[in-house]
Amino acid sequence: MFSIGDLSRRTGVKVPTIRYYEQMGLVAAPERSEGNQRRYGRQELERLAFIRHARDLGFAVEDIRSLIELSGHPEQPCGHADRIAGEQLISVREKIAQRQRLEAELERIASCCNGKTVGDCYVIRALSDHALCANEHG
Amino acid sequence: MFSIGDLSRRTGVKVPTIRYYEQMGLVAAPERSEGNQRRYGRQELERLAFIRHARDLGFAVEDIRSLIELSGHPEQPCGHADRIAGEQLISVREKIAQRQRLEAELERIASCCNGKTVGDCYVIRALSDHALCANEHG
DNA sequence: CTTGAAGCTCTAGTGACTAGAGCAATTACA
DNA sequence: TGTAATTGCTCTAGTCACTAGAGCTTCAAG
Repeated sequence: MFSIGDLSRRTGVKVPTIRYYEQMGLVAAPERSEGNQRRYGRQELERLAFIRHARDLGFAVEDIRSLIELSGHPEQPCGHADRIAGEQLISVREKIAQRQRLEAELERIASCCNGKTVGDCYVIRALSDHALCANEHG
Repeated sequence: MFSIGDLSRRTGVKVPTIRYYEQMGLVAAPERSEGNQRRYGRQELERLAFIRHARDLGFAVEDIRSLIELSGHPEQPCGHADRIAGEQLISVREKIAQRQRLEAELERIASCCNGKTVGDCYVIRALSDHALCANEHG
């Protein structure tokens, strides 16, 4: 039997976040001690680790809810789980591509400021005038 | 003189977002028509374009506030603007690196699901067991 | 038996918007 | 000039995934 603090240390999920997940229905409300404190077992620990892992991978809470739901029905075809993961992969790739465009733009902006005052600072000028951008972004 | 809708079309910033920026003090409250509608001039258009550009580049609203403040004092040294841009660059690079780790992990997870049911679905198993991860993430 | 850490509930705040209700003003066309 | 469609106004509340704080109670160690 773990306290909420134990669970937190073992999974790396912060205590208030565990309570928040309970409120959101991502984890079930656990047993309580005589003094009304939460007491968790191994099963809850595993579920929370699952959630933690999926959050680290960028899955939205709603996706995680679906994945948990699916994992409770191991006899069903796994196309749905595949689709959720595939969509997440696409979204991650899009974000990377987008951020790489920003990186290029920021590099250009931040590296060539050799003005001494704001008046001729490249950072400010580049932000004021989109025409100074080498390529499209946003 | 532009209406808020004109301004929105010209800058690509949505109408409620313009009003939100006004509320946050990022753009000044403009003149009003007799019927209490906002009327903007060229200066406001430029400022909003600046904000739009900076947001596209991922700058936080608070950073933009600083950059606007700086651009109003063109005689000051531009080290501060440089620093904001440099920090933004670092943060973008970190996010790219993080996302690339996730991409690798998700690729592995999403690509090798050849189970027919959730019971032996790699997606679910990989999320349940961190040990299946090729490398660290999160 | 006391002390200090950890737990409890509840409310409110974060960032950067977005949505909707319920009106008023403007504009285009007949 | 009439009217209908569009655009605008304010205000409140919702989004996502937490995070912070107040004010209290319980637990574990010494």
